[in-house]
This record gives sequence, structure tokens and C-alpha cells, in this order.
Amino acid sequence: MEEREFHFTVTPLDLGATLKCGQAFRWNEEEDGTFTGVVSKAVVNAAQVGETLCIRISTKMCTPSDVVLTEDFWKNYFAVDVDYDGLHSLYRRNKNLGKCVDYAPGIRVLRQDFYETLISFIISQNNNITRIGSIIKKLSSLYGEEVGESKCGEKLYSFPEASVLSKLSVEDLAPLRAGYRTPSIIGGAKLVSSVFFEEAKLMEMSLQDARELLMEAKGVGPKIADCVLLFGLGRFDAFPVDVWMRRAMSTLFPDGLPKYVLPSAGIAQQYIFHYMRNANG
DNA sequence: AGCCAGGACAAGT
DNA sequence: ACTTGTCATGGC
Repeated sequence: MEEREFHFTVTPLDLGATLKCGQAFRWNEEEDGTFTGVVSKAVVNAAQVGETLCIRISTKMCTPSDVVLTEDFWKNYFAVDVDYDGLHSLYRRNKNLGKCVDYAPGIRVLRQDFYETLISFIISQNNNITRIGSIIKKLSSLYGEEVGESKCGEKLYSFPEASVLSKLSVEDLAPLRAGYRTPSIIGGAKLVSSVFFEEAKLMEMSLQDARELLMEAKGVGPKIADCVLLFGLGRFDAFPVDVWMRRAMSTLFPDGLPKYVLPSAGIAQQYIFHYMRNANG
């Protein structure tokens, strides 16, 4: 059993909005207002006290040298290195984008695991956020490893390895009730576990080339490809457009986003998405 | 009961 | 190159 604790000063930060805004599906709010999630093979509790982010990791499945136990891993996960104040002042040069940012400026784009993000967003297709989370939880409890428990004693399971998921059949995944997405879940795992697949290459490729490579997978179109590049590879220039974003673009940005936003369009996208879903109007 | 959901895809214009 | 119907499932 390994345990670690890290503290970061993070500004601005709204931990709750960051974890619940639809980019991650593995964090659940505890009764005390903190969040418990499974990352890699560790159980993690995250708490915000003012501008301080407190991370507690406990695991029985990791070696002491596992990266999930290092401070750098969590700095990267919560994008502590990104200058959000600078991005916000840039975004506020546009009136409507400024309105979206100021609605929830503490939202940060997480840097999550590529493979888990790919499968999660394959599941997201024409689905609602609540059910995406419950399908992922079911998938993990069936084919992941038990890694610990939440504060209320619920057993928690790691996300299944690609090598495991890729060898399953649609019948094996029937309990997920994932409908027509099931073959694509297996297909995504097969893509990642293929000997020809190199995640690092996706970082070096142009955005368009990376999208097209991901879209070769069944069940991965332009929107899911952009989500994977943004949330699972830290490509902040990827700009996922779903039904909410389509509405936002026609009402708030009929002429498109300002050019100076494009290099970080994915981060801006999170503010717009959250604003459209939660601000009544 | 009926509409919608962080869409993709094939088939039809 | 754009538009439309369809897909499986459950939350609301």
C-alpha cells in the first residue's frame, strides 16, 4: 500500500466544475465536497481549499516508482503549468467569449490518459454524460482490477487494459448496455494495442493528420477525434464541436472564433460548452 | 409518452 | 460537398 499527498497553488481553479464539465467521467463527488477518482491504478482524492489543490493518492496496485505517485504527474494532469490568467485576458478581447469565460473561469482542461479517453468518448457518441459515466463504471468493474474504495466504501476499479479489452467479444460487453457503440469500443482497444500504433506519433503530426488517423477507427468521427486529441493528448488546438457547440457557434460566434483563440481553441471550447449547458439563456 | 443526449455513418440529393 | 434517416439505450 503506497500513499502520497501533494499540494499545489492553482489559480484560477474550480475543481468541481473542472471534474464535472464532461471532459472526465471517473471522478465522483463525496459527501464532504471532495472528489474521488481512479487514475491509472490508483485511487485519488482531490480537494480544493481556496487556491490550494490537495491530492491524496492511495494504491495497492502500483510499484513505489509508478509515475502516478509523482508530483510531476499531477502537475501535468491538472495543467498547473498552463497560464490560464493569460488565456483569459486574451479571450476577453471578444465580448461573447469573455462572457463564457467569466461564467466559470476556474475550469481547466485536464491532461488525461489517451487510451482511456479514446474509449470513453467512443462511448459518448449520441449519449448523455450521466450514462457515459455509468457505462464506464460498469466496464471497469467487469474487466478492470479492484484498486481500492471510495470514502463511502464503494469498491473502485481501474480502467481495463487495452490488451484485455481488445480480446473481448460484443457478448462479453453486453452487460454494459452500450448499444451500437459496443463494437467500436473493442475496435478502439484493438487500435491502441496494435503493434503498429504509436501514441507519440500523434503528438508530432499536424492536427488534421492526427484527426484523420483517429477517424480510421470505427465509431470515431471528427467530434470524438477532437475530444481525444484535446482531453487525451493535450492538443489544446483541437476544437470539438457537438450539438451544444453548434448552437453556440450560430448564436454567439456567427463569424467563427477570433484567430488569436485558435491555438488554444479547445480550452476556449470548454468555457463555451459549459456556458451553453448551464447558463440559462 | 416523448424528447434528448459531448455522433457516426450510409444513402440520398 | 451538404442534408437526412437510422442506430441502442436510458435519463429526464
